[in-house]
Amino acid sequence: MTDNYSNLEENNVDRCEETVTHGDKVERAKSLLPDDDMLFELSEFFKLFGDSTRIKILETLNGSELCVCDISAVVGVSQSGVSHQLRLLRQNRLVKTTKVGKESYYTLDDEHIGDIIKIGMNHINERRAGL
Amino acid sequence: MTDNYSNLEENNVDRCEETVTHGDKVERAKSLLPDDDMLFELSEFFKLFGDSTRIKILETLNGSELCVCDISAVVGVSQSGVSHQLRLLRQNRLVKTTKVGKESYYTLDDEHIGDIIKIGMNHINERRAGL
DNA sequence: TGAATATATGAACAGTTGTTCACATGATGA
DNA sequence: TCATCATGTGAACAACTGTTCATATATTCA
Repeated sequence: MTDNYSNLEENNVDRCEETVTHGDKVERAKSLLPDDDMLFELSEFFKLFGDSTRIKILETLNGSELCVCDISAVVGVSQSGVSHQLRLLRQNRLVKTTKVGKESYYTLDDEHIGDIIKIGMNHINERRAGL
Repeated sequence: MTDNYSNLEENNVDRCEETVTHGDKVERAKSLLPDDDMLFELSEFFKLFGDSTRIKILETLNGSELCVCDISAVVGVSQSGVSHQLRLLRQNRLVKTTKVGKESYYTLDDEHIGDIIKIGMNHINERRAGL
């Protein structure tokens, strides 16, 4: 990522391209920003909540321990589809699994997940109320 | 969405398809699940956090008020690209804008956003520590 | 052992999404 | 008014993603 804006020098003209309108604010904002790795991982993390099948699975497991077949029944998605999504959630440590016989029981693997979904619901309820 | 599982009757066989392994657990989990509209809106909401450009924008605006050009400089994405993403965020009430002359100044429009991102960072830091 | 069952997974495909390019709009100031 | 500038947006395209289908793996039980 090349930085076209670092060479500000003293000519802080009021132009947007090549130089910057508010160089000091930009520099300050940049310095406050988490590093690129963190930002990337954050977006990957939230991506997991950004699909209605997965969020159904997460909400379903928030309070219940269920096998794949039951999850499939609850969220109304094929066993295969659920299994693919569970793999994603597993790989990202959002859920964990315990094998009992033929069945795999899934639970949440993170105490933050319920919190995050709750805040999201608050946002949506407030937005609904504000209309 | 047709429900293949509601017709449980008394034949609660231990089979996954057509009937359900643990019908009572499934019914309970279903009843605890928020309605489909809420789940859909939740996933749409979190989708906004699931892109590294947008999360950079949100984190940038978390504490600063900046014009489009400056945001573009901070996050390292073209003005047009930023503008498209800002529209999405605006339409979903995550940011709001104030016009001053030619410039549009953006700020966060929701006190939950910082909280959500903070929890996400906690998750990632803990996951990093746990490796 | 062999049939039945639960889960996992690779490949393929359709639908979605982020970026870029070109241009429109609207404001400023000479 | 005209040139310049900041921002907004439609169209197009490449890359990504979620689902389905077919099949593999692994466990149970007769």
